[in-house]
Amino acid sequence: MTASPTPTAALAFAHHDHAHCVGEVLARAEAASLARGARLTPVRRRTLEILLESHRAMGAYDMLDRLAAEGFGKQPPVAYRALDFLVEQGFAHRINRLNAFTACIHPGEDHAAAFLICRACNAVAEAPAARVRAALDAAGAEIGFTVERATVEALGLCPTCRTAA
Amino acid sequence: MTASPTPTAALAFAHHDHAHCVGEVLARAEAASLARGARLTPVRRRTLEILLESHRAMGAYDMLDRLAAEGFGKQPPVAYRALDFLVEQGFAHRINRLNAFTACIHPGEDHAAAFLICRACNAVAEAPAARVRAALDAAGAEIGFTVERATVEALGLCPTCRTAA
DNA sequence: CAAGAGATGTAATATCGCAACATATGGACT
DNA sequence: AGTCCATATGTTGCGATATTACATCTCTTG
Repeated sequence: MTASPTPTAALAFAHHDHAHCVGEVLARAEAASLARGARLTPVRRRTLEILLESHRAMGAYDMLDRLAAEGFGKQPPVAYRALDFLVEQGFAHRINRLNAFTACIHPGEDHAAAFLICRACNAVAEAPAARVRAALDAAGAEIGFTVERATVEALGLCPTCRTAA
Repeated sequence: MTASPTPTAALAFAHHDHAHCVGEVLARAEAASLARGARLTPVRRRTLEILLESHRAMGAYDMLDRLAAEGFGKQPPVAYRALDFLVEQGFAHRINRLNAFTACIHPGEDHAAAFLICRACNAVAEAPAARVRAALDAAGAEIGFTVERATVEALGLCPTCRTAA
């Protein structure tokens, strides 16, 4: 199984300015790294860039192929380390259900995200999830559990595939 | 990495009647299978029983070891098929973050569940998540996405580990 | 410049999960 | 009963995913 969706699968269902995603988000990541003292090194930066350009969920090994083709290391840890860094910094998300990663659309912000995965076309959208997170915090609080990080992934039908069916 | 938590990791943080979990839940699963025309065969039944007895998240290969030791098949599909059946029927849940499975505490009911995973002791609790689910449905609806199944997994600190720290 | 921390690269291997196929089991129907 | 069919079980073998361990390099700091 290849973790990444079909090549035509768009990340978000709604239209948006793609150049904005790549340029602006990259700039923000750079600023945030600087501010935090984190090092956005060439591999890491390029990894984020590829994630942003591809604009869909990518498996670690897909990323590794891309990186290797550009002269970076050829072994799995190269991709995993770069991706882990991006996730730690909040520049990317890991989607467990797909064993894949996506760039974060709004790094540095609020940062409770939910992923909506279309089971028909594999497209993945990142939805704001402040309310979902609040409900989860409340559910945890009831039994004394402190929620630190949450993974929220929904499987269903995107607008396009829904009307098609 | 072994997917299963430490042996001492309890499934739920709150106390509860363990015999109840095993006996009653198993009986319910049996009734539900009968009603639905699903076949709770020996491997499947035993798999659920082991899940209930162990009372924590178990990896598929851990389950395979148990099953093989009891005379069932020794190959991975044996465990995966039984576990998949249980998940399909709503008798168990898959926890993606841990590559593991747990028995469902209240099969047949409402059935929107969230998992609270303690990052210190690896204990896993299943929390009712009707509200979380409602918020997620709403977030999806805003962009026309229909949520069918949701995976909600929170990482944090359980009451015990929290006070210990 | 020397020392230490962190980043990168590689090899080897562990772990997870599935497709494909053969065989057995249990009903439904003559 | 006997035949047929759907479903379940068991096996081989493989592919995909992920990590550990270790060597090397590169910054940064004193």
